Amino acid sequence: MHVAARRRGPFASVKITDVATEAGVAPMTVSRVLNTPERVSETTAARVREAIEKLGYVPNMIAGGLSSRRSRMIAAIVPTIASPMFSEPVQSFTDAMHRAGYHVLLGLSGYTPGTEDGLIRAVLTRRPDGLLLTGAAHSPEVKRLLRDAGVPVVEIWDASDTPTDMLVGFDHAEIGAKVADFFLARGHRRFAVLTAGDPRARLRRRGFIDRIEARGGVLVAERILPAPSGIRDGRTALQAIADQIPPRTALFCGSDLVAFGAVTQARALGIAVPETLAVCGFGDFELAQASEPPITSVGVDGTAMGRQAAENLLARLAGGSAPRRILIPAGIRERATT
Amino acid sequence: MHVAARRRGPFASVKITDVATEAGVAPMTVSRVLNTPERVSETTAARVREAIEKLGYVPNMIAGGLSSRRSRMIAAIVPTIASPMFSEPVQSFTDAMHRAGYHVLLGLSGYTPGTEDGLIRAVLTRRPDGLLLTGAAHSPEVKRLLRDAGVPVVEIWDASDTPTDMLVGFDHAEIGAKVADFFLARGHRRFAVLTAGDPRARLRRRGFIDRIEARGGVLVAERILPAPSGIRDGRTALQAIADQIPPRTALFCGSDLVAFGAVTQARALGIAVPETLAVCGFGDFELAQASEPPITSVGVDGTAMGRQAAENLLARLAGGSAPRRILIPAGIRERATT
DNA sequence: TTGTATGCGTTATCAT
DNA sequence: ATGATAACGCATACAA
Repeated sequence: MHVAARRRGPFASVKITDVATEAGVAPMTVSRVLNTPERVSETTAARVREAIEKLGYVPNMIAGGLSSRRSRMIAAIVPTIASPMFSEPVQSFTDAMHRAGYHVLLGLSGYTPGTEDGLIRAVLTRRPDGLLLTGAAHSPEVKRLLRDAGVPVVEIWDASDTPTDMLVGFDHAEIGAKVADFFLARGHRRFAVLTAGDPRARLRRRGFIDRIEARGGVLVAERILPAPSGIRDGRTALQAIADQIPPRTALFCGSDLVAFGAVTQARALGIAVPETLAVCGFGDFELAQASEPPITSVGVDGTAMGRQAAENLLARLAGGSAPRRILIPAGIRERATT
Repeated sequence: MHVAARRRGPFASVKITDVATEAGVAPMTVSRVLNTPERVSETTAARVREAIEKLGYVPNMIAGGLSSRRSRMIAAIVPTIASPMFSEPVQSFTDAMHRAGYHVLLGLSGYTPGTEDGLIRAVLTRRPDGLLLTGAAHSPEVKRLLRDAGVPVVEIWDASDTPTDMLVGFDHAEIGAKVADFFLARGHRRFAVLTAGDPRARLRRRGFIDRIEARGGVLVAERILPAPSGIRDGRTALQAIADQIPPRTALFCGSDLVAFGAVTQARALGIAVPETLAVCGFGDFELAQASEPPITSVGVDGTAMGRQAAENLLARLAGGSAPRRILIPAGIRERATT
């Protein structure tokens, strides 16, 4: 037979019709037992479930998705999950989506411009019911593509005035300025920045530097680090700017890992923290909270961000609406390094 | 029309037939241009690409998957990505899969027994072409389900003699014993363990304790921590066992985060490291390498593990074969805490 | 509450 | 190198 000759895929293809036959009902009834059990009488449902069990039926959502035009998949695209900055929101987002019966397609775009574009294109091919993206800066073509697709999109970690669709984030430049104000209020006049070169880190840096210069402060040292940057990058960079630090400098780091590295290296060099070097990190990771000395940091609740993004998306998927722009609180947690 | 009345899904459904019409070819030719361009003459291919561009066609892999019975998706199921233990392999695995044209479905199973089962079942519903699982301990039903599915499976982070299909990992009990030997060789007689309660951490603990007792060592303190455990858990636990530490104890920690917490707290309490308290962590995360003092740890290359898992899977997906069991090297990196 | 008819958008297969 | 045809396995829409 033609059909039988077809390549035997995996999944010893028990299909919905087999279950239906076994249970003595129509395929549609089996489908209902699976998707809308409340519309099936308990007795037939039981019979169907028995047949499913007996045959070891595993529904095929690919077929279901083609028919219903809903994939029940969400694509989540972040630069990396090697940093808590993104692993936290992805973790909470995925958890929330699982609870709602969705699966998450993980896309890692790296920090090379252009990769994200390709990834978004590729992922749209799978017809996700929704998208989680990092940042609101996408190429015009992709923005158009997303609109055409008509798929709900949440952008996180950013605060554009013109999100593609929905946004859950905060203003990085504002945070930078806030940190500057924090230092200025404590009498600092000399400043330094260690930050990665990614767009959002650059925004924080910009906000920080602008505010400092507006208030007559002096930027005595600066280093742009690779993204994602880590503890070692912080140590190396601090080593490189050590000479500029005395008599007293306030340092803003692009992430808590960098801040931890800077503090560690400063102490190794005999630079007093916070007396000679005051340090503020970013992210408020466990490392900042639980290391010694605990590090002052900008608290951004990545877990909450992921959860909120999921909520928004789910609201829209349920046919409802969700806020276009949610700014999540981000404040300075003062600790022993300032 | 019936068809037109159907719920308008997203994706202003330009389909392959539209492209075909526009280009004046059969749909199958468009499909070939997309999937096997080498089988199409360059001139028609160019015409087709032009049509695709003009119409903004985005292929539908759901339909393609149904027809070809290959989803070009791999499911990766790990307990969490909040720990570098799993985020590293997932990162490298996903990167490798992306490069090969596959997408990764991320499943987070947590540490509650039973969750993984449900997740595997759910994910099989999407007909992944392959699976990455954490550990080789699955319920008999799931193992059967996986075999029936006929899908290639790689299990990581474990060294069962009877992997479901393929395995890339190492023997945790052996590592525990290795750490014990390491300490014993340095004259230690008093030992302590701080480890999470997950199955693999328990294996390491078991191997450690058994070896110690076999060699006449004494376990003076032990704490089981929540999984995944962090820096704070390490600090708290060390605080709790501080009295048992003098005059000299060797501590094995279930993860570098815990080890870092323990070292931090020990120093805060004035316990000399490594003189009074020798510490060995697990995972060899950047934190162990770059903190002060650098922490002795068991090095496991999570990135390599993920990459190797991807390689195996890809080999099988390409119709080839791959080793059933790959043990990756895991050795002690001696640093300043021992 | 249950069943019937039909289409979802693509690719395998065979034919030319 | 290209085309015609027939599935792929399910859910929508409607009827009973």
